[in-house]
Amino acid sequence: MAQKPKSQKQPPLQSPKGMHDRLPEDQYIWEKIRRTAEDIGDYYNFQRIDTPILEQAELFERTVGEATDIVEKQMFTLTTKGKERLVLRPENTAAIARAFVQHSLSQRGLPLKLFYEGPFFRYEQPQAGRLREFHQIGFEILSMEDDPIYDTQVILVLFRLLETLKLKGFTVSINSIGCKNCRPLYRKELQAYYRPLKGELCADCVRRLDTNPLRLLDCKEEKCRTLKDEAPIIIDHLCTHCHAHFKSVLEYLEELKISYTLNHHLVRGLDYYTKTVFEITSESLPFSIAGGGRYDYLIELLGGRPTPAVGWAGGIERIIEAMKLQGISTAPKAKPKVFFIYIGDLAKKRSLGIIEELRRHHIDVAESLGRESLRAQLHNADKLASPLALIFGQKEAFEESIIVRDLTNGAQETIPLAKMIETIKKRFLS
RNA sequence: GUACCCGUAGUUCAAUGGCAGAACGCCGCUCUGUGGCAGCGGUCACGUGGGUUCGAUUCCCAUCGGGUACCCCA
Repeated sequence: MAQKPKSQKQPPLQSPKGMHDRLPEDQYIWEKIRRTAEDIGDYYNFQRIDTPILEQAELFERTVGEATDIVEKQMFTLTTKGKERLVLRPENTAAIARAFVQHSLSQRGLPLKLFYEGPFFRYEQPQAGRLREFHQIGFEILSMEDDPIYDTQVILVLFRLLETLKLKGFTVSINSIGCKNCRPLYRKELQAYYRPLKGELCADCVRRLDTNPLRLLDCKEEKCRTLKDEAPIIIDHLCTHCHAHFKSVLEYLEELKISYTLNHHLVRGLDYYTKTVFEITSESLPFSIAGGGRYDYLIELLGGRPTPAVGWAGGIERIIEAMKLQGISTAPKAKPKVFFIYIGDLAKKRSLGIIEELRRHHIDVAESLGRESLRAQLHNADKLASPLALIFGQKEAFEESIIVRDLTNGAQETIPLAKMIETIKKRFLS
């Protein structure tokens, strides 16, 4: 067995699974999406809120639901030296409700309109549009009453965000899953329908029949899918209040000319949802780009006074994915910059001062002072597509002048240094 | 957590059980104070660990990472 040279190198370090670096070239689109969300938040009177990235594990166990996948297997948990059980937040609605109760935010007057943006974590197998560290934007309205106008307002804001980002072809799927009065009745109805058909269901659905029968409705197994067509529909079993509520939401949406699709099988997997639930999907994408709903009992559950609320969260990575698929540019437009070039050591020494002068006058200037040759510097200017180059050499330094070269056609002239700013501004305006 | 596919330069891709190649990129030269074009040269890689073998980037196993489906969700 021939010895292969023992390699001295360490195994290369990689970012953790499902967690990605955001490189300089990615920043532009991220910044644009965040800014758009902030602008819309501002315009529609939503206030920004930030909560810690770590929360007590119990917060999500109590609210999202002990039996949900998120809590059962998707939380990054850690135990501190003080034996506190903390988790990397898997979502934000529960944390906002917690903050609302903790700081008595209801005292600031309701409705309270909040938005957020930041990283979230779920321990899952990554795939397209699904990461272990991902980013969400969310908007929430917490109010005195469960007025359907708030459901609509929150959807409106979501609509505006996607529209402003030039996304097309997305649809709002919407459903109502009732309240604590009517949902249990529907649940029983559903179980009664499925129980005799147990033999025809997939294994998962047989299990869910007892734990969470609503989930049978969005099972993707072929055999389960055919059965659900005949299954009782929840909106036929809503109580009068929930029914009227849902009807109003739809009417308000129509008033705004926001088109929606009723989806009787949309249920969503988080325990705290009540009444309205909705999702934004786009034909070309295998996943939804945003989802949300009403959560009327969540705040009460966390010890606050009953405060109905409604909101949604959208995945930034998913929005970007959708934009790319639709051919929407996610790259920045190259800003034209004046390119400064020096020749020789004497000129180099004075370069920094001249560049500072340009910047003081808010002229965007690029340079590659680390390079020696004029050729190389011009080459760089070319790559940046700079429209104008300033060339400063020994001769110019003695004469107190500078060459202004139009890089689009090669025309150039020597002007006094004192008139540099004025000349450039004229060039850029004309 | 399960299943299948995939890891070769910065990027996109080749080839091979026996010295690892192209294009683009990057750096330089032709051109010592004038870019884009062209020519020439240079630079950079077999994810990691183990096994089989005289010899492994190639075959096998494991691991890490990526993709996809399920699960679920933004």
